[in-house]
Amino acid sequence: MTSFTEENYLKIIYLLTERHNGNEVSTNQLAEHTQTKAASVSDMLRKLAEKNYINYRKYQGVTLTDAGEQIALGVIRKHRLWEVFLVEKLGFGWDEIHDIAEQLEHIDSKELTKSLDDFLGNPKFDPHGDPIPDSKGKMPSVSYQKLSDIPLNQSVVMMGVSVHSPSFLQHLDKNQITLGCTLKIREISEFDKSYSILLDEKNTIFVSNEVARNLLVQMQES
Amino acid sequence: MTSFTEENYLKIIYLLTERHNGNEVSTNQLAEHTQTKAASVSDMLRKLAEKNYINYRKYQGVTLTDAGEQIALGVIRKHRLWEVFLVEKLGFGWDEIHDIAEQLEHIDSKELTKSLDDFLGNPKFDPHGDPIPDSKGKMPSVSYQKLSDIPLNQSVVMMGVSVHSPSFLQHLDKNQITLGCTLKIREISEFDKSYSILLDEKNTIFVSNEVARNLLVQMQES
DNA sequence: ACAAAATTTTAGACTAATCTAAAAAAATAT
DNA sequence: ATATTTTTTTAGATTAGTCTAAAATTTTGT
Repeated sequence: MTSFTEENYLKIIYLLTERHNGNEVSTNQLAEHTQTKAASVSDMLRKLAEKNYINYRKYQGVTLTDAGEQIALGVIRKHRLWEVFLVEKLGFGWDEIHDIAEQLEHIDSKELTKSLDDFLGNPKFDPHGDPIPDSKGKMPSVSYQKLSDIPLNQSVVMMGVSVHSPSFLQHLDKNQITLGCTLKIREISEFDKSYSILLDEKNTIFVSNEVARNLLVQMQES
Repeated sequence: MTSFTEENYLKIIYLLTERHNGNEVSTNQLAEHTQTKAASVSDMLRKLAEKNYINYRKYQGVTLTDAGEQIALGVIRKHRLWEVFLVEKLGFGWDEIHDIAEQLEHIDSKELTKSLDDFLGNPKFDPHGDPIPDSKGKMPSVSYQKLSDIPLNQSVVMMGVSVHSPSFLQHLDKNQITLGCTLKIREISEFDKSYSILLDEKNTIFVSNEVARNLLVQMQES
């Protein structure tokens, strides 16, 4: 059996490892993301290592074993499916769903996950553009680029975000930046590196460098 | 804050009190329904009494206070709404939903409960015929009778069940007894008190006395 | 290369929820 | 009406997950 808490640790280790391109996750990072103290994390890592869910060398950080990764992917799959449900069926905004999905992701029922997936039409991406692991526990690979790495005047499609905070998402809403919209960088300010962007070939909008770095985009039709 | 465990105790106390027409619930009964030992229940009762969720006199059993009842009704409301979701939207059978709803009932989000309720069309009954408490925490009163208390040849409508075990529900499925069907008792066997029943004015079926005692029915059109 | 700083682990303690065993109270049966 | 049985509570332990404080290890800065 895997407890609620263990599932959370495994999920966070997966997501942080992914963010670090496969590099080990540190104790302090985990403490930050689990909202606990480093000492508590150390204890939990010992326990997860005993269960063979993580590769753990003291002081050297951790990565997931295959067993741990399967559990993490199952939780992430549920999280993202529920997020689709909340937005597509219940009408929530993409900025309102994270905390609810954090709870729903731990509901334990193979049949429920299967039925929910079918009910939603077997979606491949969640409302933030993140890929949904398949039922076999495989994470689809995606290759998005930061908008800030795209050259001037190259048309790209908005595919995802690398920050999920409500305030960031609400900021995008205000600027009418949604998944699937077209973006073309017109100019980068010499002064503050902020961006002037043509949105959907129609309106020009201005976004900070920080926004541009957290928008994930793709060249037309891939 | 009310923990998952406390919510469960309060819910069970509510349901058992209801079953006993408002009489106190005993420690042993709670132990049975919480799958724990009497000693553990005693501890929890002390704690719930301290929080003013129950009226507790040692050795005398417990009832809920208004505060405790509100929490219990909130949990029961969520449980029954999720059951409707599982059957109406995901296609589960009424015999498959209890364990999943036991988990979903503890998801804590006012907005989610509200949206789910609307999504489902504000249902008043769950798939077993049990009434769904309203958003103000009021349980609708229903007046059903046991089929076994109905006179011969009186047409009644099937409204609910007083046992929720999968095996009982599957037994009803096999006999095509569903919520809303019409039942008319034709004969009660001298020998084993089993029932011969006219179903939907068409087929005659035979059910045991035990089944008849656990079917809740109502006179036509009330 | 080594001292200082930062990070991580260990030690010992706490809380929530559970348990077993024993004591206390209530119910029952002759 | 009192002895026996049943039920309930208390006492003392256990486990999971957390904490603070102190010790151990690694990293950083000169």
